[in-house]
Amino acid sequence: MANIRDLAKEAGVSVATVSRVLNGYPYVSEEKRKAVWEAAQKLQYVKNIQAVHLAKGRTAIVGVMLPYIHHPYFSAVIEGISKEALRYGYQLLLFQTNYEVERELEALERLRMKQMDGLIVCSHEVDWEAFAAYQEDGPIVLCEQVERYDFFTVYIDHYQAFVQALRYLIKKGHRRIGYCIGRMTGPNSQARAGAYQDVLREVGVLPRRQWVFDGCLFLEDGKRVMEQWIAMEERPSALLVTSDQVAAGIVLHARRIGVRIPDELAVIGFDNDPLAEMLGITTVALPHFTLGERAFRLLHHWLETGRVARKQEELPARLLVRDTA
Amino acid sequence: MANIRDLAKEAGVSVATVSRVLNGYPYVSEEKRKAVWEAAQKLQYVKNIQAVHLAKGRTAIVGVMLPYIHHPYFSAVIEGISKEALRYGYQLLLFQTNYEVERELEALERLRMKQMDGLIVCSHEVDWEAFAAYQEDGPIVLCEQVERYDFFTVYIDHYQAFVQALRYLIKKGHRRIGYCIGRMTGPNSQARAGAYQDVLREVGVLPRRQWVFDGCLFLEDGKRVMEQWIAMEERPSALLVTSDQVAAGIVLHARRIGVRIPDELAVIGFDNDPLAEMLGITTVALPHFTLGERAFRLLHHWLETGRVARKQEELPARLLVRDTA
DNA sequence: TCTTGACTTGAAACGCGTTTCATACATTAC
DNA sequence: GTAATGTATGAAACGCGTTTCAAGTCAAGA
Repeated sequence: MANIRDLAKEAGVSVATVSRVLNGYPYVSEEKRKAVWEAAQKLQYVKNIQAVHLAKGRTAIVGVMLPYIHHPYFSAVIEGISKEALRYGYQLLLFQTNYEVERELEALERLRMKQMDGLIVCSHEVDWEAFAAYQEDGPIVLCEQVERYDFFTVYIDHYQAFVQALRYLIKKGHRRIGYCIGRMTGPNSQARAGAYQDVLREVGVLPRRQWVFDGCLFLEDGKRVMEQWIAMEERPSALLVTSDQVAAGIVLHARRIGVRIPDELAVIGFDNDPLAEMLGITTVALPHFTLGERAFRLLHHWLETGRVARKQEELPARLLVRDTA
Repeated sequence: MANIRDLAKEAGVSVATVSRVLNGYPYVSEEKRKAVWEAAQKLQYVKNIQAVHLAKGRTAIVGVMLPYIHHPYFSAVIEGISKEALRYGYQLLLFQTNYEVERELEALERLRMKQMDGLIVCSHEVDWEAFAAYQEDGPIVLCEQVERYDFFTVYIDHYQAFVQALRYLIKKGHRRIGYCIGRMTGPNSQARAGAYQDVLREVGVLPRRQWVFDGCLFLEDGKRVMEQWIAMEERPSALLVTSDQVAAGIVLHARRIGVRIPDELAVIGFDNDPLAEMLGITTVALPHFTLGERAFRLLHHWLETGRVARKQEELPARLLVRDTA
């Protein structure tokens, strides 16, 4: 395969000139420009992108770290990232971690090795210190709320989102409130847990351990929750549910086994999934797609200008009242 | 940042020796080995992966071409690809195309530029010729059925899948059968369309143009189909539906507006989505995750051995009878 | 003792595009 | 008419790890 030196020889110019022509730089005579293009044509020249990456020290590739892909939340975030990346001519390198620390560190290590110009972290398991240690290797944008102010982060205020939903339930007269969560760790879940504690305490209600349903990630988990609920002696009268997927599982199973919603059990989901609209599920709309878009833009802005408009960006969540609460 | 030459100087050895140590090759004395590791430690050495890629001419990166990510079908396929890639130490570079020919060609061009070692095409718009033109630039695996035998391909036999479902409906006495499709072009849709024509003709029924619902991709589209259906003078008594997502949209909207399923309208979906199970939707189970896995394995096998076990691989689909047909 | 083979090691070439710096000529400015 | 600019162009250095090839050492086999 022909390289740039072969081209130079063929066109009777120097490699510098070839490079200039190929990259559209000025200060090349029309005549040589033409000669180079013709030589390129003739030799079927194709740039070796790896050589470009090495020489430039930049790749226009952004890494995306996420636990799994086949999940409405994460695929929405990537879609947002991807749309913006496409627009600005960047490519995405996927780092699926399954929430394994080792894989997360591997992704960070790749950043250090200059495989990509920056990294977007959709969700993670390792602690902040790990990210801090890699900050000088390239910009890292987190899609979760961080208590530290030296990180780039775009996030949805899950605390407020949860508070909103809780207040609504309380206003409706509910006092026996439980919730479902994906995994207990993680800032989002922590924020939700905090909101739960705070708001209930505010109205003088004791939070109950057994009304917290853990490990709720998928539709099927909703069914499980419903089965647990029906088997309880003391049942909550309302549930805040991880996601609309899980909420849909609850609502559908409830219908099947004849539990009346919202009379016997009020349900509020999160996300504003199309499924929630279809099923009339009251939900807190979360802008996942936008989250991805903004995360990319923040990173991109930093990469291109070296400056930040802002390091933190918060996205709004709003309650959509429908039929289930 | 220290490079391999700095390391060599620090350790008092040649760069070749450093490279040997770093890559765990034999024929290096224990003493020098130790010296190199210590130097690496001291200088905080990190490999520049781009230099490795350039020197080796390989990247252990596989490209994935797909129209969009936030879609149950595609995200399942990527998940399968990703799982296997992770296992064999490969990385995935995403090429979202939105079915735009230009973007698809861009991905192929990247293969030519040696950005990745191979490419998996989940779905595409350009014709076969385009792929043929890039075959020598690296292995390309297609996840759709191809009539040509010089391509690597892993696919689900959509023709047979459709035939299965149609025969079942016919056995149940249905004659007024329609179907929903994502987009008319594309081999999968073509296969389904072909099966539809063939099977109906077989039982002497004339296929009707107006019983084919196009542009059905998401849950919401199911609602639209139901609305169209209800407004029809002559309604089909059964529908084969693009995906379980769309089928769910149909079933849920039917419930809402009081259409009895399967009595007034029988519905068969495709995929075996958890949602279909939840809703008791009769469906043809399609192994999307497996499709991704196999596509990667085929590619991987070729990359590592340069030989093929087989170029074509067909995956089975089977009908799961539940409540909607 | 001589050959052979295994083990060590380093110089140098290789993969290849980008960028800097010096040079040379043609203008425009004063 | 001389200085200051702008335009063109190429040699060479640069980014950096891998790999080949030649050479040297040492012990085992003939």
